[in-house]
Amino acid sequence: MSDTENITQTVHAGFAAKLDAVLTALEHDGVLPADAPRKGVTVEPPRDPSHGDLATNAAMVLAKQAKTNPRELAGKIIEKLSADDAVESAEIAGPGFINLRLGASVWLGELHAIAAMGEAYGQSTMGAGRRVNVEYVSANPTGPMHMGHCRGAVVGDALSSLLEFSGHKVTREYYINDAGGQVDVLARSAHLRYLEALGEDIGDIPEGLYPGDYLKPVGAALAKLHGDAFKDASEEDWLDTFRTDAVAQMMELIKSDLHLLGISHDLFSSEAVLHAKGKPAKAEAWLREHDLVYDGVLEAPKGKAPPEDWEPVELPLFRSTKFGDDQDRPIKKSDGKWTYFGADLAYHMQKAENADELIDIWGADHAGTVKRIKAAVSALSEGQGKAIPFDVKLVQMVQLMRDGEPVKMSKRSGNFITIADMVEELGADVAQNIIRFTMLTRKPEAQMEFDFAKVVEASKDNPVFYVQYAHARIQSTLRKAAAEGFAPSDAHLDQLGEEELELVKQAAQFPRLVEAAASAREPHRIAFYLYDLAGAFHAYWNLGNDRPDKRFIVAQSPDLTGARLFLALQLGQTIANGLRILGVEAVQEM
RNA sequence: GCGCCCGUAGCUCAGUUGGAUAGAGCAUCAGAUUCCUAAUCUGGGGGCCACAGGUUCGAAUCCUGUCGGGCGCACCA
Repeated sequence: MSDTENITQTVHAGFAAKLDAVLTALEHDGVLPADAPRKGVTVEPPRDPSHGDLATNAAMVLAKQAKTNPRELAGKIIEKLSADDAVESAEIAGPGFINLRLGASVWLGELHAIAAMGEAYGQSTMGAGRRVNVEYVSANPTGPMHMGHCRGAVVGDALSSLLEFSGHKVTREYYINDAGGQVDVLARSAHLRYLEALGEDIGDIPEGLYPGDYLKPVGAALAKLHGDAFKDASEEDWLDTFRTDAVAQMMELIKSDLHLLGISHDLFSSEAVLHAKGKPAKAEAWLREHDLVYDGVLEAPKGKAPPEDWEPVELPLFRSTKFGDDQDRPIKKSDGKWTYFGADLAYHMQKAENADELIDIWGADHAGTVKRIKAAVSALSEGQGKAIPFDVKLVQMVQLMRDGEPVKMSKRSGNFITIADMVEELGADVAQNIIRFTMLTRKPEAQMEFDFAKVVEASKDNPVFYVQYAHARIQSTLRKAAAEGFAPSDAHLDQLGEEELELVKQAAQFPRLVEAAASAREPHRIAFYLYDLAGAFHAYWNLGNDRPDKRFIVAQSPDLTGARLFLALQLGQTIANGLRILGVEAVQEM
């Protein structure tokens, strides 16, 4: 096992270590001053492959410290680097880049590594088992999931997988906002549907209640459960029960919607339970102890005209300005109840109990509250004397388009496109793949358009099929080869030529790319990488159109065929591993 | 008025945490199918990286400002 690890390390991270050793040697030689800072020195594949396999900027970064010019220093570095067997050539380019070309054996070794590691290829220990809590979706439990929730759900889920793949211990958490006014509205809306189920004519749904038909089954279920016990009862008699029951059913609905996208959380945390356990009060006590909460008066809202009913009131305020917020924030309302922020603050303290690191995935419409919650976690870190890294990833809005026109969605009118609708429209078997890949082929912090026309009939132009097709082609080739009596074999890998090695080199980027994507918390990089890798594969495949000697199966050359099939197998494995992170199926045929 | 995000080809978007001549798909033009899946491939045209300064060996990337688009600016959730 450690052998294969060393092999994968060798190609990228491994060369960084080698360069480091060379620089240290140059320090001993007096070329570089002792302990010269090496910040900014990188070893990475150059953008333009014709420059070589790896490039380093070391000479340019360190020339000043060495009191020489970059190209001269580069010469000295190369002198030492060339001693390495794996280095086929090393040359100075441009202003002082050092371009390295590695021997074929290095890349063939990588192919062995993929084979040896299989599904684990690309995994890393970067996370060192750190416990990361990723909270995502957390949609209000008042209705089904709609397309507006989709992006955060997919990004959060893929990010979780990515972090797991990179050696973190991830908890996928959903915060159920079941304590605010909106769930009372839900309970009242459900009561109306309950009356309807009992045969009453309820007419139009009154303004301020949720009008959606999805509450009809809830009303029916409540009627079945309670009979007419609450038919003429006053609201205080049924509100608690109906709220609990309705929320429970909404959560079932939401879970099944999420399941359609292949998403399931490890932990559902209830705001109501948080309150029942007295967590906000404990948080307040702790914060007051640390002089982070005080009783004070809020300033009137600036900018636009202040609300007419605004008046100064003394409230318990959290000192979020101390941690970069624009204003201190109330944790309780004037009626003594907790604000949403007060509860959320306690909730983050709760999450931090069982995690080393917190990540929240929020919609852009919550951007305004990022500073205060970051302040809260900073305060917690400071108070506890241990840093709790905390990141809020804002996922920008998705503009749904149909026939070139924006689709308007309004929850209040009940006019919105649900995930379930979308899945039905796309087809249950492919919807998860299409939606996930589409959402992941752009960076989350930029607004995106989701065009139904393009995505629905996308069987041609959708990138997800392009990548899946590459995988399917590989599988079909392996099947066909098996039928003709050929099997993948690493016995004659030396027969692989330049074009094949190029494919290996691209696949070999995968571990490095996974780490980069994980540390940047950017799962979309995986999607783009897979697209490129698939493109390289398709291009290679088509060489076989004009040149039968470039096909995977060359009947008269069994050794070469075995080697090519081995290559195909490992490419397929790499694509499958990437798709697994994204939660997209690696299909066997199309 | 303030805060956050964004501005890259006609359109949709990448750009490896600051690297070399700025990339892909769609669209457009010209080609490839007696061949393991053409859901594929090859090539052409198309750019003031919104604009102006700054930082340095080097900027689409970092800083400041301007313009443009989005989201938000209760004791709501």
